[in-house]
Amino acid sequence: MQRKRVTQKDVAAVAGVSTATVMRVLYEQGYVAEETRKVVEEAIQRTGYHVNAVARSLRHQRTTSIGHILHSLVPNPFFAGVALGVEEEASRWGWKLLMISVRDDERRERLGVETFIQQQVDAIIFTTPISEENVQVALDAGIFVVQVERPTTIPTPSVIVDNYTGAIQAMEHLIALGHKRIAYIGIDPELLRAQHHFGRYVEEERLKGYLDSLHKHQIPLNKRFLDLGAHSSFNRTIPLTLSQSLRDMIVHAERPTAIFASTDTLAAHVLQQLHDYRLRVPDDISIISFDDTYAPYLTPPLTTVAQPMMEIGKAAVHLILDHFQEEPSALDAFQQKKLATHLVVRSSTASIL
Amino acid sequence: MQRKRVTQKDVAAVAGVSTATVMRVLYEQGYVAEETRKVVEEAIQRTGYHVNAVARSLRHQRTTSIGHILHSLVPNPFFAGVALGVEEEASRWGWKLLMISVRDDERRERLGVETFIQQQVDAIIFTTPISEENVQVALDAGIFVVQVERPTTIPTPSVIVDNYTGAIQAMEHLIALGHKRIAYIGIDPELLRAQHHFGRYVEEERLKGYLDSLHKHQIPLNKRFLDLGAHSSFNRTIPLTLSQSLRDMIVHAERPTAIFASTDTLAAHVLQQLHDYRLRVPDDISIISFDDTYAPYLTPPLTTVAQPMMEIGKAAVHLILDHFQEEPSALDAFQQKKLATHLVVRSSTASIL
DNA sequence: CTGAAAGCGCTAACAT
DNA sequence: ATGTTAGCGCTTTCAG
Repeated sequence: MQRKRVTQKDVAAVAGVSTATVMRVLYEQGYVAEETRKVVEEAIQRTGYHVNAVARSLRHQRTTSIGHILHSLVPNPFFAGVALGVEEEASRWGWKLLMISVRDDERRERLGVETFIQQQVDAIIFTTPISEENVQVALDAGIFVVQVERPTTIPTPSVIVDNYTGAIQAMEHLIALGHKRIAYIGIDPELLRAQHHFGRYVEEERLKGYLDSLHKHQIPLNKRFLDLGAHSSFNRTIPLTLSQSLRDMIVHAERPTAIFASTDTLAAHVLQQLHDYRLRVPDDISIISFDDTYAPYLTPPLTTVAQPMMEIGKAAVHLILDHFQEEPSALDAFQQKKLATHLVVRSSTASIL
Repeated sequence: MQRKRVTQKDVAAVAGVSTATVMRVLYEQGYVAEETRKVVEEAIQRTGYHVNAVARSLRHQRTTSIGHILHSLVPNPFFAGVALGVEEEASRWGWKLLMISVRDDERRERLGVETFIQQQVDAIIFTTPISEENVQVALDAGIFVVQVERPTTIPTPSVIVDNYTGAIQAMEHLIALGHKRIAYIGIDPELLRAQHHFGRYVEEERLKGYLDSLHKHQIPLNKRFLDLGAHSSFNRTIPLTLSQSLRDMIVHAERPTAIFASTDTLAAHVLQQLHDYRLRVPDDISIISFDDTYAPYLTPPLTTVAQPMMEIGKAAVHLILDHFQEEPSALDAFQQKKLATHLVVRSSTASIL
């Protein structure tokens, strides 16, 4: 267990050459006599030398590292999925990854940005930015920024998911199965708008997909089948509002034959409630949801619109990689990648008969 | 958007002082005339200066950063939980966090260690080390190492969970409810031993808790009630072996009144199977599990032995913090923190009557 | 084919 | 109260 860090200079001394020669061996460039190469390689082995990336970064004025700012790894597996995608793709290309979770807190997000600036990261990924100002701070420090899923009005490269089409996919599936009385349980976009003052709203697009599908198939909207609660995706508590409005739907003579829940988490709660009401899924009522996080583990396994979580992370990294490529490829500007969802059919949806 | 990075020297130039004075202002130490302080602070503002942590680290020979090597953020939420604990505690104390996921692959783990050595991290956390050699490599580079949950035979500070007592808690709960015919569904420790050649085995301890509880309460072990399959915690596929052996238990005249599943994931699969057999939980059969990851989302919400995932991560960080504290406190050596589980009672277990 | 030396930005000991 | 300077480890001309 060697306490002292061994440097290039040490290697050079042991090999009896200069550091310049050690470099040439390390990066296999320039002329080095076969003889000297041997000696140097041996010295590297013997001393157990590792390049010092800190010194290297200082010299290069490049750290080859990405800072990832996200909300929280739990309980919403969406973030863990994206984080994993970012991590895998970054390390695949030799980039280092710094990560920080901010739990929907603007001040913590700021702290994260400041930390990353000091760390001299080459790029920052906001997996859902919270404050426009913070994005601007990163930009002002000359850092390349990628915004994921809910970009601010500040134009930067970004990655988003096509939630609208995803919702259509869910509806088409239900309608193809003969369902007409389809309920929607989601989060009220108005409420979100009150909290966040910019950008697009995932929930809004899913809702719109629901509404437009009904319209397209000439199914009149039944207000009783619409539950837009204050359900948060950031905590585990079963929203009381859900049990309330769900009961209203259920006890009514003309109850829905299918429910479209806007997230897996919500669907999980719905499943629990239906169980209490002794309603069987999908025999008595079909359920479809969005995300594909908890879906495969539930009973019955849920038919759901899967989000490409890993792909989101990877796409974000690729935007960065592209930017730092030798040929800046001009098209750089404000690339926005829109990723598609796909329907995963499991056992929670059935034909109406 | 300023392209060029501004340095201390720039600030000094703008303020018309030396960098030493800028330093004194930055760190509020030493004498600085009130007048000059003002001027310097203004210059910092105006130029938008941020300290360069890379240069700082090089100078200090300390990066104040932790490298976290874990298996994978998904699908097992255990890792996400630990990772979050590590992240939160690290950033709470001003430490940077590098993270890398290795998917149970020894070579990737090695790569991670090498990367972290080059990055000059001050400490590495292995959330479940894979190879002893890799741990040794980190140690040889003079890095402080913390091993989590499944320490190798190489003695370093570590954090583990008291799985044995956790299993006892589960069993005591079931037995108190009057259950005697209790089945156990878990992973075969022998199989794990074939893959990993060191350390303790989480599954073994849980199994032992089950066995010892039976013994203590003088309940004879029924081999038919023991299912030790090759179920992996790293993938989502429902193990065929599970459905097979579970059916054997269920169809038999004398079936278990309760099942203890060694992980939430396994329990989720069991729930799906029981549903197919039209068995109601907990009316026909009780289920208890271990982890508290998926448990609250399932139907019915599972009674489970919760692992303190966040605490594990935080404890690991504290071991590091303690070590780097001014007063080395002697007791440093090979601290091992053992964390307790706690029983969370929900709706999947009922009295036998 | 190999070596000497400057400098990335910050810090701290030493001057003044 | 403020300034000068050496050097952390690595990279890259430029000489030889």
